[in-house]
Amino acid sequence: MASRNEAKQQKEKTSRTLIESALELCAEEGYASLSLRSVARKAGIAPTSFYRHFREIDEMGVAMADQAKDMLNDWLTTARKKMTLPLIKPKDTSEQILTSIKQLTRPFAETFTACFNDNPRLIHLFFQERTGCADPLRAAITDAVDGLIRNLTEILKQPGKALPCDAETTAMIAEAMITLVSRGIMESSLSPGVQSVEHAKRATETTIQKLNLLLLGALIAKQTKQG
Amino acid sequence: MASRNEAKQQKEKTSRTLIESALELCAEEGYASLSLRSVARKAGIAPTSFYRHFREIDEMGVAMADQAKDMLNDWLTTARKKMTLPLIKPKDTSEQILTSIKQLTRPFAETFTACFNDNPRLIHLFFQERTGCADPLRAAITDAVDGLIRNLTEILKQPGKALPCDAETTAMIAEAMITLVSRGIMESSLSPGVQSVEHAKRATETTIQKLNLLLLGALIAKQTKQG
DNA sequence: TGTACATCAGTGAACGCGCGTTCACTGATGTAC
DNA sequence: TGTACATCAGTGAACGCGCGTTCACTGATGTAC
Repeated sequence: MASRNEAKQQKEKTSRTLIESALELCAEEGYASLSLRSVARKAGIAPTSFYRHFREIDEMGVAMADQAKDMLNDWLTTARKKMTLPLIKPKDTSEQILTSIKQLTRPFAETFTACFNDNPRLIHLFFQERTGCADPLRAAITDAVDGLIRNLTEILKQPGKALPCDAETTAMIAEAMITLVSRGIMESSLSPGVQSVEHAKRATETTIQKLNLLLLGALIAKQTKQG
Repeated sequence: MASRNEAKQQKEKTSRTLIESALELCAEEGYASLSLRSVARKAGIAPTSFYRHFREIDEMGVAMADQAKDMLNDWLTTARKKMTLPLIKPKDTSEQILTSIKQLTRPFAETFTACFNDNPRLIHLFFQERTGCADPLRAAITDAVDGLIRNLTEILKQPGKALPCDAETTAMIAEAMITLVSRGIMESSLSPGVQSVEHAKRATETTIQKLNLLLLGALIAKQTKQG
């Protein structure tokens, strides 16, 4: 009985090795260049053994996307805890508003950076591979990104202390925030060779600035409408 | 002699057919899935004839990227002519600032949309295929995007009437603008089947709103610093 | 004007290779009695 | 306890296929004399 469990654990381990190998190959050559044989080779198993784990390469792709999805939702949960949501009063000056905003944007971007550093390949797959992959994978990624945006929208809508915008505007801001943070952080890892710590830090700071301006604009626009 | 020219023109035409075929296949399956044979097949020539035009598939890829680059630079030139740059005075209210901004963001986004509609596949290649392609192509795309951002930065810096921000901030804003407009407009074409005209229009409007908030934030932040 | 040669886009046969997939097999483990 | 059977991750041989690439060729066109 114990050994039966061990066997199951062994299978799980091989599956994880396959996914890990696939992510490495993805980072080198892109998802579309993956082959069943190359993944199996990298994982150290026979090509035919692949079928004991996945019916086809894209089934593994969906598993990878699911893993990325979980990671990103964890990110947002972590970020949420650290983010202080701006409580804006109608008469706040723009400096006061900006100060509030920074307590939201910095944890947001820094947690994403940390998450990206923990597993760059997984996040890369997620935000870069929406082309050149089969429909199910593309659908999985699109769904997950939409979910992420919806979660962020909910966070921003927290009653009484969040963005005082209507639902549609809040969703739009959430979308822009996800776009800016994902492109901003990932961009820094695409550039040629020079991937210093300095470089990554600068990318985070630049991203935070972009988010600051976006949110400042949103709050000022709202304040204007109200006032 | 006349026939000699005709022959050259014929060759040029075949090259263009090859690129056109490649772009179609790219849109369906992604750049990494291109094969010399599939491109030749679609173009209606023998696989071996491909070598009369390009030494390898990636040489054609670079040609495609160059074409996209030209198109995008044309876009920015066209957009520039239509964009009225905001002339902000220190005492302008945020409504006044927003009104000025809209005369910049709308032409910017609408011209991009028009450009995208004219040749979606070319722009798709450009903003979506930075992974899963060989180094020279990736380098070509990165260079071209950087150039685009630099051009936009120059536009925004036009003395006396443009964004009154320092060079670094302006470059950051230009980068965010390119990110938001490219992702925003392209996103609408990635979603499942339902690519109605309505959908595309909404994407443009949403993108314009995002740009408005970003620029409003930038100008308010600057105004605050100055005032 | 006629003849011999050069150029070059496009061709079809042929090659070796990595691919996805099938199949019958192994050997470790668990189960029934 | 021993024996017969079931399960199942992993295997290696074999298949047919599309791929990139080579090669010698064709046939239209231009050039030299």
